Amino acid sequence: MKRGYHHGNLRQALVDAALDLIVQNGPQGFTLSEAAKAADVTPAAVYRHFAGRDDLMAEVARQGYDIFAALMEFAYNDGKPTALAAFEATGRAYLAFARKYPGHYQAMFESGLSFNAHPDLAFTAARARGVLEQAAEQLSQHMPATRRPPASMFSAHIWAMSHGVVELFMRGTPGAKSAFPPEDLLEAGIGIYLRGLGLLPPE
Amino acid sequence: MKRGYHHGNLRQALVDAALDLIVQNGPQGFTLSEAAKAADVTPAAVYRHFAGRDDLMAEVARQGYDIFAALMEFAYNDGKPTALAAFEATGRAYLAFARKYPGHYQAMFESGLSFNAHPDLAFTAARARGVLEQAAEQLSQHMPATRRPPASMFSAHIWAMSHGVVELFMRGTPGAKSAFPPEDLLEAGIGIYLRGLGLLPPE
DNA sequence: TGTACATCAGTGAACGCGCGTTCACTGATGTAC
DNA sequence: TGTACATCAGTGAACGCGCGTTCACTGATGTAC
Repeated sequence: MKRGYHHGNLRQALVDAALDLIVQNGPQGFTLSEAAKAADVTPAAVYRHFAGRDDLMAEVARQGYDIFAALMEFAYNDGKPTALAAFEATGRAYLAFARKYPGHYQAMFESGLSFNAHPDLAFTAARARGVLEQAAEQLSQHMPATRRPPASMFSAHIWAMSHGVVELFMRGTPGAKSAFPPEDLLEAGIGIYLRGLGLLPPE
Repeated sequence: MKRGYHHGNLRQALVDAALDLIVQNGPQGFTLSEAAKAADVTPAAVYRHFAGRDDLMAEVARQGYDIFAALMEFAYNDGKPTALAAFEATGRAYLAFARKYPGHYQAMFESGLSFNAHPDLAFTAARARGVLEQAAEQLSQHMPATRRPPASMFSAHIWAMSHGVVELFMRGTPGAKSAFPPEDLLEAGIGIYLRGLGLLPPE
């Protein structure tokens, strides 16, 4: 493919190239030089758009958190039709995101980026996390006021289980030999958990 | 510290040095050269004991799986005093292991080692996983035969939630600002889950 | 007990490699007149 | 419509660095006699 001296949209092309490389080689295998090469450009050209390797990686993660938050909000759908259905939908959305945007997912959760070094990243991440907590908060009000755990606690439970299912059973790593599709596994796990909260009939 | 021409126990010294480095720099930041330096030895000396960098890393992981399996078996305690208590203990053991052996944990779960390239590693890992599945199997027999999920499924749920709690709330990464200690968070999550299975009274 | 010798763990120098980053530059683009 | 010029995105060569790995070697250890 030919192109002139100027690329046109190099910044996003580099982000896209980085995503491809992360999917293929993992977040640690991604290098600035390879991303430049994939975008058909000299490594030095990258510095017109990013401060360096980490900055490019951070932009990938930032775009990931944006997509993630949007997807969660869409799934949450303002708590309709019911608080329960909306909450379950956000759980599914977590896994759907990891499935559909594996490069972003790895940049966000497996790249070892420091939130301290990238405050804007922390901000965007908090927005995404906020959706799930909001859903938990709303669901919480359908529970008997006595003996209900804090909303932030069971949003953390669902988040942890979703994350664990993705890491252990959707990605090739350790225990990949689960007999169940990750989606089914998570669905069942969330169901049992919500039953334990008294939010679903005891079967 | 002085030592002669021969080290004495270089093999294990290298493993220990690798563990330190992994804890400090993460599994990707670990290098053969630094491990050799930490053991007060030339990089080339490493090749007397390991085939190369990956082989050293794999040995760290293998020792980790050994410790992990032993710890799980100890926690399981042959299903005593009750199947339920034993199952809960294995859940706690997962987190205790991650807390106590962070270097091993990272080599096992975050280093990106391929099980295909290290079959003995896969074998040891399967042994560790077997303990949890065995505990789940035994617990499963205390449930009404109708409508109980497969044992391998809810052992996967517990494993996923444990893993998620460790990754998200115990290690510095993304959502580190949980208000709850990871141990309490997991304890509560497993409790709710077991209640959902009908194995604990509905509160 | 002493000596010759085989073993082999660790040395030190060297290698090629790809990395991230810098620098002075070049040439395409688009605007002012 | 045409020309001069400022802008700035991308070039190409170079850098220093630390990596994993190799090789011929050296010197400590321990065993055979």
